[in-house]
Amino acid sequence: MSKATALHHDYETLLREAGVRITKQRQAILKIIADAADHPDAMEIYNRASALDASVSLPTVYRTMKTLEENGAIRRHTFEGGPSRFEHADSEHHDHLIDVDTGSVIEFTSPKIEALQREIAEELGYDIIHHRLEIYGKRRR
Amino acid sequence: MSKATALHHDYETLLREAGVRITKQRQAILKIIADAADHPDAMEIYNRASALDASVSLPTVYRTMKTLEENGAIRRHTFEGGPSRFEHADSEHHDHLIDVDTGSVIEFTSPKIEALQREIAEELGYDIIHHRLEIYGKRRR
DNA sequence: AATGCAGTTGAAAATCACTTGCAATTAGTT
DNA sequence: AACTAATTGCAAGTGATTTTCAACTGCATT
Repeated sequence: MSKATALHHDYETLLREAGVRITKQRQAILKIIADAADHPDAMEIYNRASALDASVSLPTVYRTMKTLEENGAIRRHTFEGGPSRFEHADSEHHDHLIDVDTGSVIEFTSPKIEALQREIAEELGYDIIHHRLEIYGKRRR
Repeated sequence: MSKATALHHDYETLLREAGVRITKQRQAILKIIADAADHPDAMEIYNRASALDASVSLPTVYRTMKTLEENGAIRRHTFEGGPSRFEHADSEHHDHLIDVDTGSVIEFTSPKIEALQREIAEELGYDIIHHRLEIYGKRRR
């Protein structure tokens, strides 16, 4: 009994339960998202999904990303300069280290930093809605 | 002998020394930037500078921002959704708390968070080029 | 002060990342 | 199978920013 990944990413069921119709275009996009181990942008998702179903269009990718985001299934990130990039939302919160040379993204978490942020917001009289911490770095050699 | 602000923001001299010509359009833009206590975007800078010199155009605002950024005089921030916003680069590094209701920006620093970030990058084998930490919050009432 | 010319300008067009309008199509109920 | 509202692709529209290009202008040099 294999268990390739810890999570199933059953976006189809999730969307269906939210009253969203599962079209063949969305099936292709959903599969790409579910299988993605990286943080692809819309164009990249469009390219990958087109290979599964040539009828997928870029507007549909954007519309599907929006729907998934509204249903809490994915998270959107806008790193410096570039277009929005997406990732599953089911993992616990984490921040990102972006390799400025390759654009690849490494995830990390720091409970200490999280706690310090809450302290800071507290002192300034604010409730945190969300935050983003991005470290842009170069691999040491 | 008055000393209104701690820093002079003498962008004109800085640019001149970098071999950049000081046109009347740039003088107007530079004055707006030097006097700005907030984080205006290009359109806002254009509006303010137009009052000083009607011949300033939006492309020139963008070109001047780019030149200032390349010379390390200003910093560009792209907060969620909105356009780039600019601020002087001479102050010490700080992070931002953005009021999601008003769009206003509060600056803060946390040496502890900075230190933790260095530790994290270190562990991952990276040298930090720069980073950004933004907290999006609502004022507590 | 006049000259020369590379740097700079504004206007218009181009680009980039999305978003929207709309007529045709289709998923999913009845 | 019939129905109908959700969804689609295409084309056009946005908003932010950049580029093209011919005209103009700092400013170093006569």
